[in-house]
Amino acid sequence: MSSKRGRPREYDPDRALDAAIALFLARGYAATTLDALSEATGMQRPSLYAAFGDKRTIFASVVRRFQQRMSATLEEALGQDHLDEALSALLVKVTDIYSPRDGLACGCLVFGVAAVEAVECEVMRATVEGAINALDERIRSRLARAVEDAELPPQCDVQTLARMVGAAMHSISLRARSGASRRSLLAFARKAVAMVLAGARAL
Amino acid sequence: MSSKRGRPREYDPDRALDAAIALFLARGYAATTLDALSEATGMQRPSLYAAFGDKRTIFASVVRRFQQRMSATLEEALGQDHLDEALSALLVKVTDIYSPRDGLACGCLVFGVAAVEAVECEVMRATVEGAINALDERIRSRLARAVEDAELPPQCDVQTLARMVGAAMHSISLRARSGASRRSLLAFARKAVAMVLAGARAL
DNA sequence: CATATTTTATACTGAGTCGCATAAAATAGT
DNA sequence: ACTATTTTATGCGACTCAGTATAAAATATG
Repeated sequence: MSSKRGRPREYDPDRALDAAIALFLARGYAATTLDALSEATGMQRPSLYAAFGDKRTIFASVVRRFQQRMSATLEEALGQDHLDEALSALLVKVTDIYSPRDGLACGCLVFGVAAVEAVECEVMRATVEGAINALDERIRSRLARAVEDAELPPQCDVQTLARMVGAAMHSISLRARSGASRRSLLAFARKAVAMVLAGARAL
Repeated sequence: MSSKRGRPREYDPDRALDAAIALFLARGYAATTLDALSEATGMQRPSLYAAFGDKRTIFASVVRRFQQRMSATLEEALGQDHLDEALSALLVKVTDIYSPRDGLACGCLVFGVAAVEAVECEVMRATVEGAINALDERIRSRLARAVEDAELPPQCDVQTLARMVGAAMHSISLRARSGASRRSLLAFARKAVAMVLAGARAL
């Protein structure tokens, strides 16, 4: 029904993109060859091209899928009732995603890999900028709700607080790429939340 | 005296490395070709090879030079008498280095460029890990001095505080790569210092 | 001036890499 | 069974890149 006629495709587009995420995470954009993508996804190069376009477009699709996953995680975590639970859930879940999973593949695809291309590629620059700002803004709005809920004092600087939480996530991504263990990253994540909250309530 | 005999070299090794820093910052490691390095440094490829070795070794030398500059900046800033001056000087100077300079070239070469290679290259992984930990530790020792100077309460968690300052630097590097202006980065840098200090004194 | 030494300049090679062209395979409709 | 359609499989051509061989240029020494 979905497929009209012709030879049925042997690959699952979403699975292929997931494999591509892992590969780009491990090697970066420029060092990832179409041959490697072909092997990792199980798709032949012409199938890759037909499904996703050229290398740039493939990477754009891969980044989009990665961002969708991160957005879902973000919304789920920040939906918690209490602020400390929400921020803790956010950093813990994100740390879990950034940490080494069965082998390699660590850090954030946007903050760690796409950011390298951002200087010379305007599209990537806008993508990274958008991701950073959207994350900041989403956290800020959650902090603003906490102010309304009287969990934070009204005069606290939710903008900067949100950016510090974002900074903690940027840092966790970087530390994950440098080989930090999930244990140590989780420990830092929890302490970072506690410290930001302490700073917010101190004013 | 320094050069025995033979044709005198027409390039300055340090100037060449500086040009290479700018190029690697703009394009990343993998996308930087020896031709581009040759043009940027004014050295022919065989001269590059004779002076610094192959591409990997060139990059290692470039990273070393970048790190020396960052270390000098770090020591200079943290030498300030008062903690708030020291941390402010640190983040402001680092932000200045990370910000776009006449054209492109932004962010930290280690946190932004070398980190991409870290997952698959053990040498780079160790380099990035070492840079992150050395930075954290240097800030931590400065915070410990501040505790001795009674600028901070004795029970505060200097380890985590130091990592948050490091996180702010990681974030500034990333935001610089995504196109953030020097003005906005400096504003964030100052607020981040104020927030960390507020959190430290809150306990 | 002749020779040894060091650097610069040119050009080559061998190994990838990307994108696509072409052919084969597999399925739906008639 | 035959045709149309979609995907897979193989391979090619143009190009780029890294590293190096070879020749030319420039300087010190004797």
